[in-house]
Amino acid sequence: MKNEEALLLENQLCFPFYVVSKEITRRYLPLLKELDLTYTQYITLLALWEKDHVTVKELGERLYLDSGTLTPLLYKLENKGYIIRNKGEKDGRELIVCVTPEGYKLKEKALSIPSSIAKCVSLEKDEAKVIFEILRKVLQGFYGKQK
Amino acid sequence: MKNEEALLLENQLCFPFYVVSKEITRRYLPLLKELDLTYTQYITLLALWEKDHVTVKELGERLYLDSGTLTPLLYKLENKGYIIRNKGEKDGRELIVCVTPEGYKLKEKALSIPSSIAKCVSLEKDEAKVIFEILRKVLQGFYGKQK
DNA sequence: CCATGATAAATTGTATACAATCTATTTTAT
DNA sequence: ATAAAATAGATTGTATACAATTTATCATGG
Repeated sequence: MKNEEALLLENQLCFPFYVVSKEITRRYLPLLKELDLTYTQYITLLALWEKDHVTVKELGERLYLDSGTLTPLLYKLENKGYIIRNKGEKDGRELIVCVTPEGYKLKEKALSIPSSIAKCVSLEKDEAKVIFEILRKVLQGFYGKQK
Repeated sequence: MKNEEALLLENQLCFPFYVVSKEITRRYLPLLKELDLTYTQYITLLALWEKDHVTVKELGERLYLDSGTLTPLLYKLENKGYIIRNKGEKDGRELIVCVTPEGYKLKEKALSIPSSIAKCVSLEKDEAKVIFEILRKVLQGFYGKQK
């Protein structure tokens, strides 16, 4: 590919990911609005429903977000009553994040979301598999095998 | 898949796209910093280098961005001297965006960026092709064939 | 023991994103 | 021709993202 062609928007590697990511996210909004959650709050809760009693740092590694994003977001989730944060007992610098009973109640309400999304994203099962595999490979290329 | 499993972070359709998009974008930052551009400013210029003398609306459709994002962004690009905006002659509501000679000079500097990015993203040509095709299909599912 | 460096989270500052609304202008229906 | 509807951008308000810095706490070497 010539340099000139490489600058065409459609040939950018980044752009389709950027757009699809935004457009898929947008599909979540009406569903998440019913739960009074933003998209980032939702994936944060997904991570916590799966495993809580974790530090902000660990949560950030799983979500690929830093404290600049997570600190205010966790503050809001705590205000809504879905999580609590406690200082680490062994290490006073850490904040340990746990899901409250209210937070687990919300999980029940969220159970139907994935299938709703799947319905409006026209991806076959095998295509999704290919995508997952390639995305995993790209992230590995960035971070190595541990992630 | 059971509902429970469907809520696992790794099974979310959105999440890999969201993360990969962010991580690829992050790879652009050091390269774009040399041009004093943000990522969104960069893709906006890509679109304009390809075709300028366009309205904000058309630009927004190509970039999947609305005026709330584009208005302040175009203002910054104009301040930097890379574009100019003029009221439409036929339709006074429109703003016509054009690239300045300075803006085209910047394009020369940007020519090396795509290959630099390709080097740090571990995607084979055929994998990229598959991804492009699937992403195109997903967007078509959202918007129909015109987009 | 204590100064120094390292680390976790919070804070600051900048730049998106985007829904919702507003304003100016154009189009349309009568 | 003109009031109503539609459209293009701008504005407002909220919520990310993230680099860079700061603060509090912990670990470590002398």
